[in-house]
Amino acid sequence: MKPYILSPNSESPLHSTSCIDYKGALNAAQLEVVFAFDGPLLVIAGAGSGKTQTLVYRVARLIEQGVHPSHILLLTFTRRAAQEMLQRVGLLVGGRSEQVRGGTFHSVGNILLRRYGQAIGLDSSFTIMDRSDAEDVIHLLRTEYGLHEKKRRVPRKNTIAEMFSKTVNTLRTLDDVILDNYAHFVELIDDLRHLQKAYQNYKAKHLLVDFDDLLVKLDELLDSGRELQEELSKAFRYILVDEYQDTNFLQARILQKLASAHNNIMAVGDEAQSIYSFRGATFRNIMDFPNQFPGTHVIKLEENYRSTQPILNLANEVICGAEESYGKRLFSRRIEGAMPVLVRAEDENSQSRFVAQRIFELREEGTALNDIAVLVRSSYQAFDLEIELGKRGLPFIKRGGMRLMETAHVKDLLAHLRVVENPHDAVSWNRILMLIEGIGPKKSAQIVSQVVHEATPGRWLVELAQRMRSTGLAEFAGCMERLNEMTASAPADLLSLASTYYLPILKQRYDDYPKRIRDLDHIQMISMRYDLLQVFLSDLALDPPNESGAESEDELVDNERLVLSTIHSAKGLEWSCVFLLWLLDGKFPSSYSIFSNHELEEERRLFYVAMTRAKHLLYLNYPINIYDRQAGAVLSRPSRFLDNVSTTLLDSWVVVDGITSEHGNSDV
DNA sequence: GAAAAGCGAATTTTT
DNA sequence: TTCGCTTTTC
Repeated sequence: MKPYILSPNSESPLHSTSCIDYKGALNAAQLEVVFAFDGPLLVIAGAGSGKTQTLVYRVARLIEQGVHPSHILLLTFTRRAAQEMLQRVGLLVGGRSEQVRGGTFHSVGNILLRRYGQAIGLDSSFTIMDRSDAEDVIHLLRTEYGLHEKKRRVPRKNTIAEMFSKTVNTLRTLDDVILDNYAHFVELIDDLRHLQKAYQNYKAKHLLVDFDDLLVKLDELLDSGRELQEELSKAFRYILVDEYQDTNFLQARILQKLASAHNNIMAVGDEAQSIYSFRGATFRNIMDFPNQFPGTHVIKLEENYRSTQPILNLANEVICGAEESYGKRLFSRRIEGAMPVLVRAEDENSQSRFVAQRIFELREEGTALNDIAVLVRSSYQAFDLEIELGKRGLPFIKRGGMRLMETAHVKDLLAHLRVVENPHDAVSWNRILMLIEGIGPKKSAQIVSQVVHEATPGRWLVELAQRMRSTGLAEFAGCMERLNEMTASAPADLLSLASTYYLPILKQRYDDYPKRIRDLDHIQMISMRYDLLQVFLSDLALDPPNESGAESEDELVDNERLVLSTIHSAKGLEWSCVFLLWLLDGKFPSSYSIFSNHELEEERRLFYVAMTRAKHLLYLNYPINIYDRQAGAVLSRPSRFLDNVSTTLLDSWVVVDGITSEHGNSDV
């Protein structure tokens, strides 16, 4: 086996023979990262500073140096990011890149737990629950526990799920979380503690694992024995973590354990772009990294290759109001460029018309639609624009917001496969049974409690249906029996069988069924890529397709489309021209956040992320005279983040609506 | 007693 | 457009 270690004594890498042109592709700071020696390394990478490029070359360099690709672990925020990076590594070092381990913390958790889970008593056939499954379980348990009868004011199921998730991701007790973040529910603390226990028991009993469990149990696994921790740590001799500012305490702890045998850990991130604290992420991780990993070498990447200087000036100005940072200031060699523009519109629709019109003009001028994006704080803020774009025939794709995997019809269909894979999966049984005419919560609970223990659920259900004289149940039982007979078949075949059964129910339940059927067809398409049901289901949970069937990539692959996205989903991406909507104080920052300093800080960072997506043109739009129920007032002021920004950094336009709905702009 | 239908309210961001 | 609660129906 070849040596792994890049020793300080080895020949200077820049002079060694190499097929890769590092010097032509990277600047000095980036080269320093790529050729850094072993040990902890923290890269503070400003927006657009070529962070991905640097990571790609670092991985390529490690491989070229003789590190076996399978000993490299690349942790990213989404699985897609990992795939894209490894593809680029492939261009440099060829097929070897395929052996690099890559993915999210959750997907790594999934894989390791399937393989080594027995060590902590976890059966490898567990089913991964997404957030809405978790909420279903909580709803079930809450009703069973009778919380509603005991108390007047009861938190909603998604609030409860949020509390539970926060305890896990911030490594705090439920009591602390409630006291700090949900003080108004303090009187329910005993009930909630009880509910949390019940939730954990329920999951254990039915072989269910939620997103948080993938991390918790991975952490547990790493603690289960010294040999195992060492084995796993040695399996990943080089660990690279992207988007480190959006990891949480639990993930940091996992990393320490994974790196324990070698300390070869490299984290890349930007504290100014930390925008996932609602998920338990904290930029404290990136600030404290040098303390957690003594001897850390810190390298900053400050040169921006994306945006023009006028855009960076505005972004720098906004972010320097932040409280704590590594104090970097982005600069670009593209000094020239259009000023960012603050655009005021009379109302929401006027804002939409301006944006649609401007996009139209940009296209006429030769900008590709692919190179334009409209970003919003929350996905519903784009609804009006979607209609406007539709009217004008401008094709777009929407990212973020309503997720395909969480739509009722997709969950319904997949539930049928989930019980085939894991007959203990009580949430899915419940979901399926409730679809049947004449079966409600009570009957369903009764059936579920028995069916999970049956060796041949299909057979058992057939008999039950006869006893109950339920034709609906009989039909389902027949379907189930056939599914049970063909468990070894391809996921696509199982899915078509389940669809045949489910489609009549879908048509009966939803008036808009044609649209929903297209979604199901899309899932069917995806299923054809898989041989194993378990892998198919896990992948759908961990890496959900975010496009509905109507807009699936395969059909429109060569069509140019504009991107409509939430800022969160735009992370890491870039466009020539970016429109930001609803830059109205009370919407951005949202009026929910203005009472808490750290939430306000997060909104500021979010704004920063949004602005730094733009390469050449940046439009900041806001409508006026908007009534906001939350604030109980009419909003008309631009975002407070622009309050102290010098007028020399920003042009101002006012949209004037004519009767013909043409826009006119004039300087203010 | 349980299921289905009906009505009013609220609505961030996502692995 | 879904969620939670109430009323009506079986």
